[in-house]
Amino acid sequence: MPGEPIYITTPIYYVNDKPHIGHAYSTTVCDVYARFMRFAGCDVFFLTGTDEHGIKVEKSAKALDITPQELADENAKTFEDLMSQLGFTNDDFIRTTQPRHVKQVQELVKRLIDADAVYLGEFEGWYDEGQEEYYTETKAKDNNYNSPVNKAPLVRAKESNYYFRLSAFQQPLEQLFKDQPDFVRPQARRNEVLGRLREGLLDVPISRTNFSWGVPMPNDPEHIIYVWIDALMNYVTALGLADSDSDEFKARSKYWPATYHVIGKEILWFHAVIWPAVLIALKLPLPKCVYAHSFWIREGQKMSKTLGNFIDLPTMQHYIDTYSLDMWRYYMATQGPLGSTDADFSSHHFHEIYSSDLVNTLGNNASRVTAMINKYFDGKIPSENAMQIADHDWPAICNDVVNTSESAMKELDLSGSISLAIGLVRKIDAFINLTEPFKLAKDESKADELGAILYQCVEALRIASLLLWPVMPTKIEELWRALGISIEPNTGNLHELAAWGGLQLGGKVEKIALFPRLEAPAETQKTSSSA
RNA sequence: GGCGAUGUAGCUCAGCUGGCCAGAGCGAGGGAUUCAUAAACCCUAGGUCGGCGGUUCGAGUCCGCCCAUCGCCA
Repeated sequence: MPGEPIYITTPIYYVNDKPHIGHAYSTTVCDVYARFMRFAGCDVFFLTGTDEHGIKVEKSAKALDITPQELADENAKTFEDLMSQLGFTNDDFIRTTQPRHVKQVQELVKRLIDADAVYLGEFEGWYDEGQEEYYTETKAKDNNYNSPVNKAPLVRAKESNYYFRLSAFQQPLEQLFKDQPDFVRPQARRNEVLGRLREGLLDVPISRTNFSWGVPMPNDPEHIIYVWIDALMNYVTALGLADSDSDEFKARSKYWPATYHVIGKEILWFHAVIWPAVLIALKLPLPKCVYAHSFWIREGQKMSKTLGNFIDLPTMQHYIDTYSLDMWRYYMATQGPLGSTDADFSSHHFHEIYSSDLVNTLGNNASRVTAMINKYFDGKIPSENAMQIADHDWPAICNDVVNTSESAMKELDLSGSISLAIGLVRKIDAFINLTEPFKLAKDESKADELGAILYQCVEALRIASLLLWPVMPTKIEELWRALGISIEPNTGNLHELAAWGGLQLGGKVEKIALFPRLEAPAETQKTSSSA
């Protein structure tokens, strides 16, 4: 029986860019959350996809002498490959060139026109063709009338555009931020939006006439809908919200409004202000939270085209091949920039986290527990003998960890949730050090106590593993096999499984080494971004 | 130039409304031990809590100024 509907989205990725760690990160955050919530019995819909329109794609295609659609097809493929390479469990992959999307964008824009939220206006200003945006006179002047991004000269352009009446939504937006203090997270990002909101809102153009690769305005096909409006709408078109006859609407409309829109901080304004205003105009419910994460930097430096130091697909693959996909995910989830400051990706730090958390803690604990059961009980799970050892109320301890870890995950505090689970493993280690089962094993009269201790260790380890599955599914499933249990997380039975006593007397346990110890990386590791 | 922030042990950071608040984790050094993947465990950081000046009986913890870093905006 499916539970509470949950809808989490990544940004849709622009096909003019090459996939890199930023795309992988946003998607990993969503994937860990989605897996956890499904396991916890929620009815999760997890969406990602590609943004394929706009003048940049049109130009790139022209330079390659192919059609924009061909370019989009080719590059969308690389993003879809990324999704499968990293084992993501997205429920759909939306592409803005798909008919289902185009059709609904036109319908939604039509509704905006009908609601008088969109009008035809005229604009003249300094236009940056690379960025597809106009600059104010002062900003243009500050940059000597060149693009601050690619230094190309700005163009004096005049066009009649359709405008979205953003200025009319000042009050409703202020109300939104008051009523839903968690609408934008983290807090620092919310403050930025509030600051800009105080400066007042101007209407924004939503159409262009200087290119053709996009969705035409329904009432005026000479005008192409601005790529950002087109892109934002993916979150509802994937659910069929603007096509109530569609199968998608029937199956998916229950997921709206979104639980989380996970985005990067560079697109905060569109998601925190323009998007809710559009939704208000459309009389659609508003998302619960726009979560804007920060960026990865690399070895202390920003990643940039000029430095050519992006963590690209080959570099990511190098780490995955060396340390396992699960470690990659663990690093993303526990060390990533979910907060308001950027996070550093360094090969040294990556190795340290691998060694301290996975090899020395999780791997070693699984190893020592399974080894002792093999050595002292012939690999058969011993009886707990209804004994409580050293004042350790394991059922209560585990229950508390499960609850707090799940709460943290609901708040999208991935590292908090995961470190609680790892903390439980550390508690098992401490318990072993305290009770010294390896000494009791030398005294046959202590067999009952020894059995109780080892049962509690392996059972607590099993419960910790449930919480770690969303971030490290492959390794945890390997652990489950070694513990002789079979678990199907897609059945959403986390809470049943997390109850104390799941491991049965006499079950067969194999000794396991989950994470091999690895050599530290060379001093100045330069991975293969030049490849 | 305007508005947020941030600046605490090598690294990452906890420290709410001022008085055992000078801390945690990781790393590093040393020790003891073996159930375990040279792992877990124990001990070790004397750090001007960015700088200067104030308020106070008493300030990372409040106020002012300065310096540095960063974000958003213009």
